[in-house]
Amino acid sequence: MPRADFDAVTIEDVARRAAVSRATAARVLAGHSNVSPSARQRVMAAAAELGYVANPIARALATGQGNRVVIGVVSPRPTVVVDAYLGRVVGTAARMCSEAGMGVGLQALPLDGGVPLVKLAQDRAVRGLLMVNTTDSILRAMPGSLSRRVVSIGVGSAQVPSIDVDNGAGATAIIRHLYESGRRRISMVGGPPWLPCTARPLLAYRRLMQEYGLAERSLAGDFTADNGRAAAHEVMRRWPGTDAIYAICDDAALGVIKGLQEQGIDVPGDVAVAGFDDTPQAELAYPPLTTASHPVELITEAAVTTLLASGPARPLDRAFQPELVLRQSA
Amino acid sequence: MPRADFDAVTIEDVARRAAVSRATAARVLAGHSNVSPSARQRVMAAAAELGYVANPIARALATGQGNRVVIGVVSPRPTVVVDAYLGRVVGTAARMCSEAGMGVGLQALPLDGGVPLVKLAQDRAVRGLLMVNTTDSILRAMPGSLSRRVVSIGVGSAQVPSIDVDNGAGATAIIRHLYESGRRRISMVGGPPWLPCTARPLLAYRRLMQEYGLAERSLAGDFTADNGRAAAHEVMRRWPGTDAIYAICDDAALGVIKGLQEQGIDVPGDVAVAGFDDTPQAELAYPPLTTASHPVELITEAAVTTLLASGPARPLDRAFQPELVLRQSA
DNA sequence: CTGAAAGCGCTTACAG
DNA sequence: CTGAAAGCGCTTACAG
Repeated sequence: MPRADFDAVTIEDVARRAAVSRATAARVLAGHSNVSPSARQRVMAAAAELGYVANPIARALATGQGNRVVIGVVSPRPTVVVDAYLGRVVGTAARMCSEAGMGVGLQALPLDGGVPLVKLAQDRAVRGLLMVNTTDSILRAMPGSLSRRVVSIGVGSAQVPSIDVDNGAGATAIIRHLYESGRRRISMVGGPPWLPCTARPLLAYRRLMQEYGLAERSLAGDFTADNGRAAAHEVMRRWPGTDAIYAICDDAALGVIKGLQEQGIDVPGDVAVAGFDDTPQAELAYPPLTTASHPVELITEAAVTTLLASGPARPLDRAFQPELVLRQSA
Repeated sequence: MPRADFDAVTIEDVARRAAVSRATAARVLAGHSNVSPSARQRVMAAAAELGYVANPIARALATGQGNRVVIGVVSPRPTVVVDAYLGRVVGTAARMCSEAGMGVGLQALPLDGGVPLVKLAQDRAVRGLLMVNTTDSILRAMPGSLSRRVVSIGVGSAQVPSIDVDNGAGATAIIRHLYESGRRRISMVGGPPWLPCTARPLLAYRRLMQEYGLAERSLAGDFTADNGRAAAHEVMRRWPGTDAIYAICDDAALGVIKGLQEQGIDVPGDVAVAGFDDTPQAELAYPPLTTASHPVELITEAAVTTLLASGPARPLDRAFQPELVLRQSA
């Protein structure tokens, strides 16, 4: 049998030294109140003297709770691409989980969950699932054994709470700004059609175009700068008069600026460009990018907190409000 | 006692169904060869029919191995800031660990390791430690119980293997390029003095300046764009004739460009700017940034692989070679 | 090749 | 308030 290292102090050692049973030592260490002051004191002293540190693995096995939070990235591709956004989510989750003595996993999930979702549900080490890029079909496919252990950064359902930015409100604020600063031929570079949460900005765009009596000129996209760049060419080809482009995220917006500049089009002189997210790059861009804030770290923290606190009741949905950040590009 | 969910199939169930002992079932499932074909077959069939999935927590407890890889970020600050670089490291590590049924943690570590390092060494759930921004003092303080479980993305030691990019070679290639394209007053914006791995680029810079018979003009920095921006002002104030700035990383270089443009200085007309990393932003910058590649994902993969494969022998150090990426900024 | 048994280090009803 | 005991679900010497 495997021998632990030289310094593996167990609760057994603490109990012996404090002259109590293992059960009593466990109670003290767990902070229960039904222990005599003297026993409590001896256990605390023994634990301190021995430098006792509980084995989280043993605890996890005994309590039946997993010690890994998995970030499930819904994606048409079988392998996760870690872009800047996902890096922020994973990094923040890892920092938080670490404090709680847990780890973070990262897993690609087909749009409908598929086999990977079933495997996740069966994995007894999984404490919770944090979904990113959630689809409606994966929400429908959510195994019951995962209930009260799932949170979505994106759309939610009756079972799964949604904790996300209110990107509909963000889109509205940005597009209103474009209109109010005199733009009248406003295009939109959106997200992937299969991703429900991108419907909100698109809907906001459509509503406003209708309200303003302007024509709709929108393209689907995929959040990347490369796509934004290509979209800038496509937009100007299809709608030559365009005087403003709203992109679904900053990465795409930066690509749009690049693509416009390649055509000799001045930003914002000829075409105003606005993004969404207020990433660190937005300020460094040339021209500095007008956008709306997206508190990715706060959202992730809220999601992880919810997951780790999971009780019997379904947690409430939360929508974080973006703020307009005006710079020079629009 | 906690009841497992409805569908918790254990190895006990598999053994019973296959009419063998738990030990035999375990052997088959572990892929050992000392099992009769018929027993093997029955166990495999039973496991498949029951949909058996081993409980990783129980396995971890029995084998005494942790199931979390911790990324220790050495830093003067008590809390980890997840920048784009770290996001790539954590994301990649999480993806890999997830495949191995493990999780990733993220922990700030004082320059000398301090209490957090001791706690990490005591945590029985920690399978390995991946150090980022490694200092010499933390290498000296490395607890023996962590040996063969640590890898450094940065400087290493006799105990701790180093898996990193050869940033000295990268710096040399970049600075040579600046010189060969006619620049003669070359400044450098470096990294934090407490971080040993930033000594290599600085040393490369000094050697080349000496070789070329040029004056040294270097500033320490902190890898951020804000710092690069401020450094651009400082450089031009202290050394007005500067015609090229090499920054230790792309983020800083992007800040440098920004800071130069603020002063009405043309890049690369008046001052050439080069970075290091070839981040996704480098290509989108205006002007597109000349830099050298830094395969962060490959390095992280190598580090995690090394950690998970940890055997009795000290793994070899590895240095990844950067490649010069010429764009318009220099 | 196989099984009975001990062990990993906790937690938590149960019965005082 | 406390202890003896069972249990979490595996792995692995040990003795056939």
